[in-house]
Amino acid sequence: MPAMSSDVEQPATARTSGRGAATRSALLKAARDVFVSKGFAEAGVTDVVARADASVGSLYHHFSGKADLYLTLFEEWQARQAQRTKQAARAARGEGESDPMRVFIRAARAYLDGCIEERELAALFLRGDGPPGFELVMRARLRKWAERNAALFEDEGALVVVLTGALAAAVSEVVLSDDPGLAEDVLAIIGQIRPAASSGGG
Amino acid sequence: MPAMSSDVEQPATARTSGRGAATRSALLKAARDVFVSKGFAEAGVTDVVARADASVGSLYHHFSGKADLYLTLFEEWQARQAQRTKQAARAARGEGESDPMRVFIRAARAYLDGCIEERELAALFLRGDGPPGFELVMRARLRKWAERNAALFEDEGALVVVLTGALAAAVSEVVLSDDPGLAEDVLAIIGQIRPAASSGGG
DNA sequence: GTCTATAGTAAGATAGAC
DNA sequence: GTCTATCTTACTATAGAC
Repeated sequence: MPAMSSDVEQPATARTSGRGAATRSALLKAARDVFVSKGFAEAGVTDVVARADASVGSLYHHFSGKADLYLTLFEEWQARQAQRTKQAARAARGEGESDPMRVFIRAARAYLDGCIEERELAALFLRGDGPPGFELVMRARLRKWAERNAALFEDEGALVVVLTGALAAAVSEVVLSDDPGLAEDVLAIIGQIRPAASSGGG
Repeated sequence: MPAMSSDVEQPATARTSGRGAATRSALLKAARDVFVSKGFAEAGVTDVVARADASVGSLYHHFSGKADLYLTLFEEWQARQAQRTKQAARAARGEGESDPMRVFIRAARAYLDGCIEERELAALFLRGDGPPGFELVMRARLRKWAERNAALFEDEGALVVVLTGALAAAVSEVVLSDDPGLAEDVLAIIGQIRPAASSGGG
């Protein structure tokens, strides 16, 4: 393995001296490894800086603390996922797909694929041991995402709840049990869910 | 308030001296109050013992630590929920209900009712700030429950995942947003979910 | 911008007396 | 079984050299 050299020589004139960015990046990567293997509560900032060949001083220069490190990893992960799903939805529409539920399923599949590709990282966030209150952040994020998609076909709040929950469970199963085949079966069922012909409130 | 005397005089011959049981019970009740109001991470063992009029020594005599306190509360809560759902399922069958999905819905409704009745406690566990790894425990518990119910109509693992997820989301919404009406809408949708006519694996 | 070293603080857990 | 006092750990933050 001669090269992981993602930090090639930076021009000396660069305003953002590459050194700082490299340290920040190394810290982030180290944090990812440490959190994945030990979880948030068990991980120590010393573990992170040791693996990053950095120091606690640098860590506190770039981040506000351990929680910030964790949240940053989550934000970046969410950004990647958002990109995947948006691209999938656009591709589906580009193929002439007009049924909102089918577009939703395509986006959901892209989300699940992303979870499989970065299985360990996804499992970290799914596991639940994050900073206090993190669970709520993640839940709200997923709900908001499903809401935006569900808003396309109806204002049914209950439908959003069901879709969100089913998808969240699918994510858990796929990531934790590492069974990609299950994802398709789940999507097949989700795709058949209907807005419940106004039985309760509507 | 002349009496909260739940610890009446115990016969001296009793093997389980009532004093210990009373302390343990007080600790548990205090822990419930503290966890509900501050969450797991923010709560301190000193808060618990102060509210229970006990000491840290007593706490560690009866429990292995803060996490054990939390887990015990969860176990007792789950026991109550299991009792509710079993009773509901039995009642449904007693009324001549034979459709498995309808029985499942009845049990699910009982579960949701229990969450509403003990809203604050349910919210505590749903909030996500518990001991490390707790999220997995809870998820596995809910899954196991849905599995037992779903096993009645098919061996469809995917169906179990969808039902579990949808119900979990319903529980979250009902408990966190305190909107009981939403529960019925969600149940109406869940009740129409079908085993996906063998599209993927079967 | 980065580093080493160190102090502060909070809280979970334990020891040993009663 | 219960208590008080103490220990240990680890996150957080800061100081000052390079």
